[in-house]
Amino acid sequence: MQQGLPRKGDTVDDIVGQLADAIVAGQFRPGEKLDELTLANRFFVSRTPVREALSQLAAMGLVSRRPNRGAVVAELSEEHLANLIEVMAELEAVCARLAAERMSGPERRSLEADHLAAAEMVRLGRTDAYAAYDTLFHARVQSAARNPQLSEMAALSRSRLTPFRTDLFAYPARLARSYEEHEMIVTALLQADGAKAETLMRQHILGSKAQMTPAPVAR
Amino acid sequence: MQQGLPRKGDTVDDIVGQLADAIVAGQFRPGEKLDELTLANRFFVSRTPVREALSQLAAMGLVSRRPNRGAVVAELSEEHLANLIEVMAELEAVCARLAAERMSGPERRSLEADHLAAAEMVRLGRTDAYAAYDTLFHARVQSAARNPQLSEMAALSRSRLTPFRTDLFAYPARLARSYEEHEMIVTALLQADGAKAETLMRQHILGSKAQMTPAPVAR
DNA sequence: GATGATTTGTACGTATGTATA
DNA sequence: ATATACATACGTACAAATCAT
Repeated sequence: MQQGLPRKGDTVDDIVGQLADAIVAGQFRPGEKLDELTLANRFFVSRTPVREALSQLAAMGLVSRRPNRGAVVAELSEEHLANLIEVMAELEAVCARLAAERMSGPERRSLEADHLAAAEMVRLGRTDAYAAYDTLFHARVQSAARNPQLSEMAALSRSRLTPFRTDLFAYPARLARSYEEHEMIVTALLQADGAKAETLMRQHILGSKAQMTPAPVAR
Repeated sequence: MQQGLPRKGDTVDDIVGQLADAIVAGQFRPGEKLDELTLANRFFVSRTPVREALSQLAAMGLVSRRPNRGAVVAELSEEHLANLIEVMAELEAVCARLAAERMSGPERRSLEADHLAAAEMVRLGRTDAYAAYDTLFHARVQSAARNPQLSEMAALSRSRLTPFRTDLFAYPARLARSYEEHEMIVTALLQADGAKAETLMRQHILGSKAQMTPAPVAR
């Protein structure tokens, strides 16, 4: 090795994580080119671990690779996007059903408490705080399904779509609407009504379809 | 480049495909070590594309990688296995529901025809032929859901579990049982009864749980 | 427990393929 | 349309970690 850098063994995973976060956070927009050398410099490593990281991100669906043409942040066609939303809706709906059947007492209480606390955010129009609560809400339902593999898939499909989300809570009306839907879902969860929770969750997510758009910023 | 070999640009994908097939076919057993150099020789390439292929297979869940300790065919704990079966059951159940709603006329007819033809296999105890039909049946239902992303996930979760499947149709009784369950599913699909198709498919797959075992051959 | 052997991890070189003037 | 430039794909080299003795 030429340079005397830290040397460990999970360099690639670090890069995967950082790039995934950057993409989901919108730091790289869909369609944007991911140049190996540029990334290598950014992370102070050679191109080799960057290549591996890009492969893994491609396998996750966050970037797409054209043979001999390099990697870009995944762009989704209208149809592709619709399909992924359906996948997310179905996965989270399943999570909701299982969560209703499997949630522990403390989990139910804490979910309800958080939901009630969020009412304040809606009333004050605190969109960013509500967005954070929304993310937490869905993460909780996912993990309450007591199936880490399933939760992971649901979480992944959610992050895969995040880059295509136009400000979901830009208008107070949307906040209120989302809150009402959450309310019904929470009720179903607390009543251990799996079928109802499943249906409500599916509709809740399919309803957000309109706030998704392919190719937010091209080049 | 040093040697004048074919040179194309999708070497890695080829290796991923071949390795995935080999693993699913049981040519490599769970827990078996996947030595980079050995694989490189086997495919007449250097370690670089092999490494990339292993990364992708790890992302798919077919192999697991320990840092600095190499890659092995993924081994699943009892719990992990149960979770993955549940995931497969839910995914295919969703596919079945959507398929019931979205299948085209020709698709329905051909599904029914194939199913009827399979009766002969059951009667004659042609287990291998029936296994092939079974795979085809599930692939058809998956693709009839008209959501390639969803189908792909369902197919992936199925292949991920294949290495852990002990001969599913070893006994004539199992063949007959499977056939009856398929029959009910087909009926629901033909009647466009999504809810029934979903439930039946879920039960059909969860019922096969008993024929799954972790770590078929250790080392 | 230390030393040598094996194998993984990262750097870097070079050719091929793609885009651009 | 041809040539030039540039980025990617794969190979090889060597360091670091693990394994075996």
